[in-house]
Amino acid sequence: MTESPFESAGHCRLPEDVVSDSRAIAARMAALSHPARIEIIKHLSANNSCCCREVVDRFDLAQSTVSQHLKILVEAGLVRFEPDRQRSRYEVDRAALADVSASVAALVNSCCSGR
Amino acid sequence: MTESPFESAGHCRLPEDVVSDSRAIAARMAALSHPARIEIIKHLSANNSCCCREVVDRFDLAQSTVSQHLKILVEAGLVRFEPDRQRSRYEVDRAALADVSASVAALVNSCCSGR
DNA sequence: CCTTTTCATCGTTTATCGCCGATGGACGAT
DNA sequence: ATCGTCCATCGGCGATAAACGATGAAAAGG
Repeated sequence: MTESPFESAGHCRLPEDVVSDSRAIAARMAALSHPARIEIIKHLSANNSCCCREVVDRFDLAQSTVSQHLKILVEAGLVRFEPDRQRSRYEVDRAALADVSASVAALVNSCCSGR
Repeated sequence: MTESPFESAGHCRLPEDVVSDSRAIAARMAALSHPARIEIIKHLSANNSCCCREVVDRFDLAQSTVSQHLKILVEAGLVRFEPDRQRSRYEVDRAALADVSASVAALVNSCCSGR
């Protein structure tokens, strides 16, 4: 079963809202915890938006792999997706990215002030 | 074999230093991309330092699991470890944490200024 | 209509994660 | 010396992640 104690309430001795907060942060961190996805983010933002093919051409990754990474970034809310003819337009959501940055900063701050 | 294109040089069409930069960020993000580890970080910093047992008592996780999480945090350079008699003292490295925050902020900034 | 391009998705394989119980080492106390 | 406590590590197990090739749908071009 495995069922992590942090997956659902009741398995942890902490208030649920605190934990769910950590879960939310962790989820977005997870999306950024792969070098390919960080590079993709940079590439997307350098150009203003890219289709999948452009990313594939730039990195030595199979098209299916790139598509997967893009999907993960979209699901994490860090990248916006818009179908454009037979292409797909992927665009960095700068606000969401800034939000992640703010979350990390908040965590760091809470750690420096004794929570 | 699997061997990610980002694991070693030559598999990627990008300058190695750039990629290794992304790898470094990704590694630290990975350490923070688990709710338990975020909670542990908070707990460590709320108290000034903890031994493993204190963390175990606080969360519903087996001692071996907590020890594992702590090890991951130490290896990521986010937590300092110091053996203290038969106990272990774990302490948040606030500078390292601030560094992570800065890295993320830099990534976000580079994305906002067109890299 | 047929071909090419672009892309998402499926299925597979391999590696890694997350969790646990068990084991054993190192101390401290009795 | 023996016991209890604290801890790191090992082995195992199920779940998840990461990579790929193959397939098929949707457009665009011939």
